[in-house]
Parts: sequence; structure tokens; C-alpha cells
Amino acid sequence: MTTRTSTRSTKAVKFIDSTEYDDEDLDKITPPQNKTEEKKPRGRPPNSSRNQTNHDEEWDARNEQHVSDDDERSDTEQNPTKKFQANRSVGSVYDFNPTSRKWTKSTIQKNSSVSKTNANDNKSIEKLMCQYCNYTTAKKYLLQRHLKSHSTERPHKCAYCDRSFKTTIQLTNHVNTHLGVKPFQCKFCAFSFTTSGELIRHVRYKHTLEKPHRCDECGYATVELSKLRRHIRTHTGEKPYACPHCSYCSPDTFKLKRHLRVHTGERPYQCTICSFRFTQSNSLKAHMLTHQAEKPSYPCSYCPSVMARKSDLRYHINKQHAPQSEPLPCNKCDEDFPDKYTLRMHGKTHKGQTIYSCTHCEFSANTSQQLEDHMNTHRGTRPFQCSECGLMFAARADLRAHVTRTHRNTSTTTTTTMNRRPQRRAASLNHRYIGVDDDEIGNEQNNNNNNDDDNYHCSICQRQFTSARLLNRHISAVHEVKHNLYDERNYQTNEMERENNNNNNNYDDDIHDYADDELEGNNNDQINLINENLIEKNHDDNEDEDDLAPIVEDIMDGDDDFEQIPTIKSVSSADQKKRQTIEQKDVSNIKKYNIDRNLILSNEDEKIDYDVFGFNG
DNA sequence: ACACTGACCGCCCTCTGCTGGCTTAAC
DNA sequence: AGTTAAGCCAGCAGAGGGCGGTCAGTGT
Repeated sequence: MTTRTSTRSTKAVKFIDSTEYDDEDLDKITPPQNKTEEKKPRGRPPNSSRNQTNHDEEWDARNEQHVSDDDERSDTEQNPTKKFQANRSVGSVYDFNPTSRKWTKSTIQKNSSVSKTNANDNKSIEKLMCQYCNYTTAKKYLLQRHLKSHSTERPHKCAYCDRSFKTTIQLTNHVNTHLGVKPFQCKFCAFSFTTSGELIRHVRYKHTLEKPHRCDECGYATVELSKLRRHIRTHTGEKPYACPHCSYCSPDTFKLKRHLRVHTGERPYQCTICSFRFTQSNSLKAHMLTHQAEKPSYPCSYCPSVMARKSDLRYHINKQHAPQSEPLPCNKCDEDFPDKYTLRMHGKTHKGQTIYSCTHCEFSANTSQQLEDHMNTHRGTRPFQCSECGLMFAARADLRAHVTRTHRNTSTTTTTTMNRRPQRRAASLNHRYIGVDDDEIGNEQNNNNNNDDDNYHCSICQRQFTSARLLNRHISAVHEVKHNLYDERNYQTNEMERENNNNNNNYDDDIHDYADDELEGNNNDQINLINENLIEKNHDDNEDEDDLAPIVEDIMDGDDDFEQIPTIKSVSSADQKKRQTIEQKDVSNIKKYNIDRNLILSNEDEKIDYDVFGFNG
């Protein structure tokens, strides 16, 4: 939005003919389906006084309570709120700035005069009533003026655009937006505004902190009525703005616009260092921290662990330090421990029983050969060479793993390794819909529905997850339930699910066949082959050719950062990925977990300060 | 006509917290 | 050699703050 300053003088205004201007700019967004809130008439309530009214006194009483809650604030010199409160009781309030234009509020009336006014109001006075609305007044000229408000005539036309207005003051304000003149200057800061209303609102937001609109349900207070209405939707759950591409509904237009980026693939926020793009500004902000030398740290107050994010610390504490409903016994001795962390630390003490310990690090081995191989990592020697590719390894086990994973099926492994891109990048791209239309979105959703990603089911909130770990984490974080998934899980083959997965995808058919074999212990190599193909296929599905081409070129040129030397870890990781693919995505084993609701723990986490309501303060 | 006030709509931003994929160390 | 746990990090939605601009109404 452009910033403008202008004079408020009506002398600069020229009146010319114009047409009506349509300022509707959100026509592409689904309008509110049913507007439950009754629109209040704009402007001052009829027959209200510019002087302080009973309404204002009620508000004062409420607000005084609000202010008294904030006694820790500084004195009135430093705190405009208290200054405002003090001023309200004695007289002029909005005496903002000598430079501002005749900007003083009328003196507040004493209670007695208000009563008198009320008493006068109660007298039966002959009133004139508007024939178009319920407006009443005792004065004929006021009614005549009011009748103009029902007229659509807009005689005052802007010289700079096609808009026209009913009154000169409206035109003046509008012209000021063209000229950029902002005559209403804040007394407390350097901000200035085009209209007096903007100034009042600014002062309330930034300086006096008066919040006239209060939620009856939770006490939330805000400067603007529209904000209160928006807030009330959080109580009612009303979400009038529907996404045309999915079932998401938003309580306001901004969230819907933000959400639509999921479908359009728009990523307006780009990292200046690595050029990665993000859908939300805060994602970029969080990402930038990863480029910083000094990263934020959230140390755990229970153990030496340090997390990079507050949410991760919260998860860590829930996971590691939450007191268990029953003490956790050590399986090597008779001791019990209150939480997982202390049990784990205790478990390390049993390592002392291991005979072969490294003198350079904490590594310990069960055999002398393992320790000997481990010492190669300290010496920097790699005495074990692959006979196929010549790659050298420090440990026998590493070479064995390399041969098994890399050369057992040379053709398929090479293909996969060459085409593999960084998995984190792939994960990011998996969320993208680049240039999608409705059909593609539908396919995507169908695919999601057809695979077995949702086999992990929360029995408390009915949510679905793609793995036991994520389900476990969800339950710990959201429901605060402690449990042992793997003691209680119950594997169950769901043939119906498998039937549903037989869509047009030939890979799926093959996978189901070979997955059955996998369950029976057959065809490991063929399963690997299928999964190599699956990975490639998913790759193709998730990335358009233009996006893929540079990566392939880089690989072929040999300068691709993403190309991975087939080390033990990378091969092992790829194998793990394939295994996960078999287990989670394409084999229809429904894993159901029964959570013992008796293990629900109290939701007390004194170590984390949840500052949810920033407005308290 | 002018001064003043408030409702209304919209836009953009930030903070917050949950979710889930990926990596890696530990087991 | 395989599995699991835990941390890292991107994605994304909820909620609220702040402001731009406009319109409408009332008192003087």
C-alpha cells in the first residue's frame, strides 16, 4: 500500500463528473456463506452525544479493571495508558499535537450533567421519523439532512480519479490519499495519518492501549470491532471462506489466500543466501536462522540437551522427562527410574561391563575385532577395499554393507543413485502443486487416499499418520499420553484396503505382489527393483521436467552437490527408505494401536512458558 | 460547512505451535 | 545389519496487531 501525505484543505479539490467506482477486489475468493453477524449502521449511534456518555462510563469501568491488572507498567509519564486514564477523568483527552489540525476532544461532562441530559431525553418530545429507516430526531433540518444519506447521489467528484463522494469531507480525505498529505500527526510518535479516525485508532493501538471492544466469553479486548468479530469466530468456529480446491475453510480472507499457495505453488519468500523459496514469511525467517553462525538455542532444564527450536524442546521434554505413570525398570538390573531420560542415562552405566573400550572416545565394543576396526577411524586408515569399485572402508562391516547394498544389483542401484536428489529437497517438493488444475489436485488427493499412508490411527482424536513414530509423537504432544506402541500394536492385513489401491498404477500392482512375497520372505531383490522404480516414478510425479533437468545435468557433469558417493550411510539410508516404502506405503498392513487412556498424564509443563495471549500485558 | 467519531472492509505482518519427512546416532 | 529414537527443519494453519482507505452519522 502506498504511503501518502496531503493537505486536508478542501480548497485543493476540484469537482468533476465521474462514474461509480467498484472497489471490490476479492471477487475471486468465496464470499461469506452466511453472515451471522448483524451489520451495525456505520457512524455514531443515533442520538448519541459527543460528550462522554453512559456507554463510555461503562467502558471506563471495564477498562479501569483492565488497567489495574497492569500495575507493573511504568508511570504515567512513560505510559500513555495511565496518562490517558488520568486525562479521561478530568477533561481533554485527544489533545494530540499542536501541529495537528484543531484536534481536541470535547470536555467530558460531569455525571450530573449526563443525568440531566438523560432526564431530558426521557421527556416526551415530538420526534420526526425517517420514512426509510428507524432514524428519529426532534429537529426537522436534521431529518432533512438524514434523508440525504438514503440518496445515492454523489455530487463531489475527485479530480484525480473517477470516484465521487456524497460529502466534501469524504472527497477531501480521498484527495489526500492522492496527494499523500497526512495532516493528523500523532503526539506520541512521528506517525501521521490522512484521517482523524486513523489517528485515533493508531493512538489506541500504540499509546493509550484502550480496547473498547471486549469479548464476553473470554475477556479478550481489542481496539476495533471488526477484530472482535474476527476473534468471536474462534469461539463459534465459523469459517466462512472456503477453499475452491479442497475442504479447507478459513475464518478470514488472509488465511485463505495464504492457504491457496499450497495449491498454486506460489512461494513469494526467497532466501537471499541459498535462493530457496517459501510460502510463508516466517518459514523464511526460521530458515534464515540455519544460515546464521550463532543459532538460537533452547537448553533443556532437565538435561544437557540443547534444541534449536522451542517446539522441539517442548517435544523433547514431553518425550524424555515426562514422569511415567509407572516407574521404568532397567532390564539389566533391578533399579526403577521415573522417566525415560534417567533410565537411558542409567543404561550407559552398564556399558562399563563391556570389555573393549576405545581410549579416544566413548565407543565400546563387544569384540576386539570391532574395536580394531573402530580404531581405523581415529587413525584415518581404510584397509578394507571393495573389489567391485575400489572404494575403501575402515571397518569390515562397512565394506560388507557396501557390497550388499551397492553391488548386489548393480543396474538398479546405479539408476537410483544417479537420479536421487537430496531427500530434504524432495520432501519439500512433494508438497508443491506446480501449475495445477482441478483435475491434478483431484488426482493428488485420490492418490493420497489410495495409498496406505493413514494406517496409523490415533484412537483419541481419529487423526491418521503415516508412521508409528509420528503417531507416537502426536499422542505425546497433543494428548499427553504415555504408552508403549510396540508392546501393544496389532498387525492386521486389510485386504479391502489393498483392493482399493489397485488403481491405474502398474507399479502398485507389482508392489502388492512382491510385498506379499516380502511378507513371506521371498524376492528381496525383486522388491528392491520394484522400489527403485517406485522411487523414480514418485520422483517423476513430483517434479516437472524443467525442474528436474538442471539436476540431471549437474549429475552428468559430475559437479552436482546432490550426487552422493555410495558410502555406507547413504546406501543404508536408501535401503531404509525402500524398506519404509514397502512397509508403510505399499503393503496394506494396518497397524492399530490401542492407547491406554488410563495412562493420560497431567498437562503440567512448568518449564515452558506458553505465552499465547500476547495482548495480556 | 466543519469537526468529530466510529463502523466497515481489506491487506499485510508477526508470533506461535503442530505436523511430518529426513538424517543420524544409538541401540 | 537392522531398528529405533531423537533432533533438524520445512510446511502450514490459528490467532492477533496494525494500518490504509472509505463511508456514514451527529453535534455545532
